[in-house]
Amino acid sequence: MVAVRAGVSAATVSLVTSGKTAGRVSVGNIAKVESAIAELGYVVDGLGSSLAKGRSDIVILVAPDVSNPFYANVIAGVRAAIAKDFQLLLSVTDAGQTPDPKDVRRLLALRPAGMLVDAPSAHFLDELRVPDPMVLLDAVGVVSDAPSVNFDVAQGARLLAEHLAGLGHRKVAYLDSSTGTETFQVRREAFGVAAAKLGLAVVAKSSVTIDVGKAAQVFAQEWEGWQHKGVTAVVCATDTHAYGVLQEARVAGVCVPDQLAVTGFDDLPYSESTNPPLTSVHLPAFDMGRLAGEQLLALIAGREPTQTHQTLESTLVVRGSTSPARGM
Amino acid sequence: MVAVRAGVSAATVSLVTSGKTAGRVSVGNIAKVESAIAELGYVVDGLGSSLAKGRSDIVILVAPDVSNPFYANVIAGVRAAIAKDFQLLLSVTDAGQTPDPKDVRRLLALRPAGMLVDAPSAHFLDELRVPDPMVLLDAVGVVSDAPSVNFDVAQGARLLAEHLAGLGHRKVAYLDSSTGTETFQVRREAFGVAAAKLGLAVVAKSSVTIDVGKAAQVFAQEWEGWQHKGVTAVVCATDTHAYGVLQEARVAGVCVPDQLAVTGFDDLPYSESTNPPLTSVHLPAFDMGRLAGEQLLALIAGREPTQTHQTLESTLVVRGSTSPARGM
DNA sequence: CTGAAAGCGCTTACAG
DNA sequence: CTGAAAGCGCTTACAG
Repeated sequence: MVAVRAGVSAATVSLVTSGKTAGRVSVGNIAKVESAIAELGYVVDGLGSSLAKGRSDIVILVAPDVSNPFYANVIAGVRAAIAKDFQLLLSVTDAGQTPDPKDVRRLLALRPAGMLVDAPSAHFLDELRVPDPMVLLDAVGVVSDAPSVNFDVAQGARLLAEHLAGLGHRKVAYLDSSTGTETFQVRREAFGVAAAKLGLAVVAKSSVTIDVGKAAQVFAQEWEGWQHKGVTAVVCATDTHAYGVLQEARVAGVCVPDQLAVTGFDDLPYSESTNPPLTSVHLPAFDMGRLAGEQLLALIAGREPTQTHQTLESTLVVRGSTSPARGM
Repeated sequence: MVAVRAGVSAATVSLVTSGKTAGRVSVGNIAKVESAIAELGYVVDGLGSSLAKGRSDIVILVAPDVSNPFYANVIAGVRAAIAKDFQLLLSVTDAGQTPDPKDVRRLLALRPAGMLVDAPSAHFLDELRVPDPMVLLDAVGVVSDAPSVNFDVAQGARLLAEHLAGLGHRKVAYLDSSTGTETFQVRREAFGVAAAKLGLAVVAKSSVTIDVGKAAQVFAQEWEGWQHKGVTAVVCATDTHAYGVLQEARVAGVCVPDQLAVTGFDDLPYSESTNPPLTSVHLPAFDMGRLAGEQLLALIAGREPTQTHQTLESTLVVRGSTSPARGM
């Protein structure tokens, strides 16, 4: 420990670097140690420190697809909460893959201070013996003792149904995501229930992976049939699906929103600048990240989390892709 | 060390877990240790191990914006190269920000086995006393002793100029990125030089940050002027810029590609499914990640890297957004 | 082939 | 307020 020479003692340095000087180190020594640190450009070795303390200052975030623009905001929120005290390690999987529990076990060997898991599968949580301080994000329908922060997507789905019904739509098609995640089931069912009450009928359903091109293909195939059924709006499970629909609608000469309304979920950054701009259910990704980060901080500090399960309201952002239906 | 009990010895276990049994441990003991490990579900503690060895098995990737879809492929490539031996830690910054050298120094305290830096600024590299095994990615125009893997963007720019000239275009506008990264300078200059030789004049230039909406605004403002100057093609520094142009062109009733050709750089995944699909210079992001990962592996192993500076060819992907210019 | 020992760089009770 | 000591979980020469 280099700072020893420059200063006076050995363990004292540790007290200083960890900020535990309160009534344990004299002001004179604090000053000496601090200037020595500055001169030598000393940085506490994370390895030795972590080993002694029994855990590192790393927080691991496991997410199904870090490259999805949606997660950028979640990550930013998490950082806002924890960056001061911890380092954020992203568990990177190949695009769209859920992480292998084996990989995560390797990560666990780093003795992370805590773990954040976004959109966990039940299988994933089973495999993993729940590591101690852990908070779940976007874990609708997952049973677990860990605290969680979720979106109230059902609320957004209801707002969407009201908006479309209010515009005079009577028959819609639902373009779902074919990935099995629970949240999509909730989106679909909540929309269906709310729509039924409002006299809005879901007369057609289709599903496809979260991919602009694939969604466009599905729309190209289905549109004629949907049209015959009197569909005046397409409700998409994600904005990405909606991009495909918007794109293909243009190719097919279908005018949005006059002839067809299109909506999404997620309110991705691109949705402001599609043509027309996309009406979408906004999910507060940044807040979700921040709250989950704060919960984790509380757990790490040994405090009980304020609320074990938090739900964030979703809102509807109305843009140009929806408008009064024909024949209203 | 739990496995001690179950097995026979203490240090022997270490030999087994690290695979250094060759002529040092009897087959019998290997078997005993292995079954003990299996029974106890033992995983080598990364902290203790790293401390003893002097470095961790973490590789840090520093990139300006992890959420950019372009990096998803770089990351995948890096993983493909190193995942077997190392864990990949992404240094996350707030979107678009270059990482703070102070943050990186904190990361360095983790004693990473190596470091990968994408699109480093000169300032960043100065601040940081170059950590030992380090490989640079996409570091055109940066002076450094560290090995690097780059794209030959100039090549792509030349192909682009040839393509446009071949289609009969004579006057183009160049929509540049206003972020200072060197690669954009190279793209612009290489295109300019090649274009000049082919009788293709860059009659207008504009620049804006990498943002669909902003690029759309710029196009909306400039288009009339460009049109007066006889512009029949817009060359964009990134696909993201081109998305904005495509979008706004549609709003303005400008027909792409008949009235106006549009091109990009990067060949992002979305570029296949824009309307029309975007002609773009393809940069092999996955390969860049993989090669950089392999170079780093070599450095870590103490081998000299095969080539200190590697350059990957870029290619031109021609799609629907370019076609013969009017009056050709 | 195998075990006892020292040491990686820190932190945290514990005496003084 | 301060220092000497033990220990975090591993690995790596070093004797046997």
